[in-house]
Amino acid sequence: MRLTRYFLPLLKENPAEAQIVSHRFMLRAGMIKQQAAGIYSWLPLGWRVLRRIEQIVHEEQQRAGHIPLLMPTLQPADLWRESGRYDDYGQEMLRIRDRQDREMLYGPTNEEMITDIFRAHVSSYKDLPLTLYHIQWKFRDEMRPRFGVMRGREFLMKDGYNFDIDRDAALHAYNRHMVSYLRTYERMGLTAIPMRAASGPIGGDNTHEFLVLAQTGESEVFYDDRVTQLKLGAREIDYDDRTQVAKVCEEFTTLYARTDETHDPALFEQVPEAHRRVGRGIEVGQIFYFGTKYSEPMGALVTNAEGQRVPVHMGSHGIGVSRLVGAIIEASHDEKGIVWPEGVTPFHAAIVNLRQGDAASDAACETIYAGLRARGLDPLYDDRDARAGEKFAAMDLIGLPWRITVGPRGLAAGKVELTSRRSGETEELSPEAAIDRLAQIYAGR
RNA sequence: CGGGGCGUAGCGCAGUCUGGUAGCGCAUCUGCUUUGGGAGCAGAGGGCCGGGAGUUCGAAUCUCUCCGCCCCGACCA
Repeated sequence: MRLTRYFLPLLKENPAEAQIVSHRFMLRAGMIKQQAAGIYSWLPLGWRVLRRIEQIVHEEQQRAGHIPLLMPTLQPADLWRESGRYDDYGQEMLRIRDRQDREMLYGPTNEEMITDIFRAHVSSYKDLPLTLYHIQWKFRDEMRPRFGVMRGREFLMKDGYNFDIDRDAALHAYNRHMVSYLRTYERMGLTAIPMRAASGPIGGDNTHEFLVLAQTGESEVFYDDRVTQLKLGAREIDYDDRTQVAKVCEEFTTLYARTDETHDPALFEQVPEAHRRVGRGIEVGQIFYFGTKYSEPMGALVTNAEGQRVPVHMGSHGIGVSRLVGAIIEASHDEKGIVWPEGVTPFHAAIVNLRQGDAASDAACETIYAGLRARGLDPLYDDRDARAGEKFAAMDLIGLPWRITVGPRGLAAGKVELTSRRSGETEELSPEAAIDRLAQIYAGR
């Protein structure tokens, strides 16, 4: 993309309403525009990041064997009366009437609807296990939205629902989700720690939240700092292998890690003092096993091998897709702006032409631009007729992980510069070598 | 929902107390000069001062009333 043909409305000054880093940078980098309290337009740059996160979530869900579909944002109230949650949910649920005066709601979650789909079409244990998920906009009418997309009212969320014949099978689904989530967050460059959590309005007795450590987090967290060293890495996971999946979960959930809701000071005391940490975290996902809480009242029954009709065992699992955009920024930025991890960056690299209009500089930039695209990369070429400082500041703000700087000075020696946004380190290379290096960096991503 | 604050140009703000017909910086546009970390000079455009109703000869400014937004708290992915 050429910057002169793009839409990237940068702000030099901090908008007054933004209090935390991610909100400030998202506004300044032209990623979002607020349209009402807790409701945002996603401008092109923000939209790109959102899409990349969404894509990673899709890939990892499908790798785990989960099946995508799409349910609507608006739901009939009657469905929620069946589970009893129409009254339980309270003012946080946005209620709407259509022109026929039918009661509707803008979905805050989809347990009822997915159960309705399930009961209409599945009646035998032979169709299990089944996990369906979607990525859809949700609405929760928070009393006080804040922190930009971190706590908006409208938000994009992946929510998935597993259906299993019994508790053991459903607990495997729970574990499978935990592992797939760990891999999802790692691909985004995040360390998200699974912590034993309280269940809230979803219900259920088994639940973990995934927390990204950040000072601006909404939850106080207590943990053994050795959990932050755990990595899934490149290991092969067979998501159907109950033993292997359970082992991975054990590995990640044995060390002490809890939010204030479930914190147990006596247990925490047993963590060696040198490893004991208290901090704050941003919740970026949660998984639940809740058994037959919805299937029983809503009549989601299957016939088991013994010929009996039994309520299906369920769990649900969510990843806050739009919230992750903010969380990643909270976890990865400096005073100049955002520092995108390679996995979610809106563009793979910036090309900064220091002397727009200079024949040699223009030609070198065009070569690099075409070369990167030929390698399947998506560069942002700053082809504005602007000064060096302005271009550097803009690219630092929007946080692309790599920058190729092209100017007459370097070109006299046949070199351009490749700079890491994260470390600031610069390497002088020929244009061809710079293209190769970036292709290597992104190989397999 | 309790407490506090704010709404004036695209963004950040002054002007409001003490009424006299709107200003600064950045951004934008034009020209010239500059050109490796947010340039300089000269000029230009852009506002029903959140909406409505009052008071007044006269309202951004005073009064009433809506609306919107932000912060702290309680709540929440």
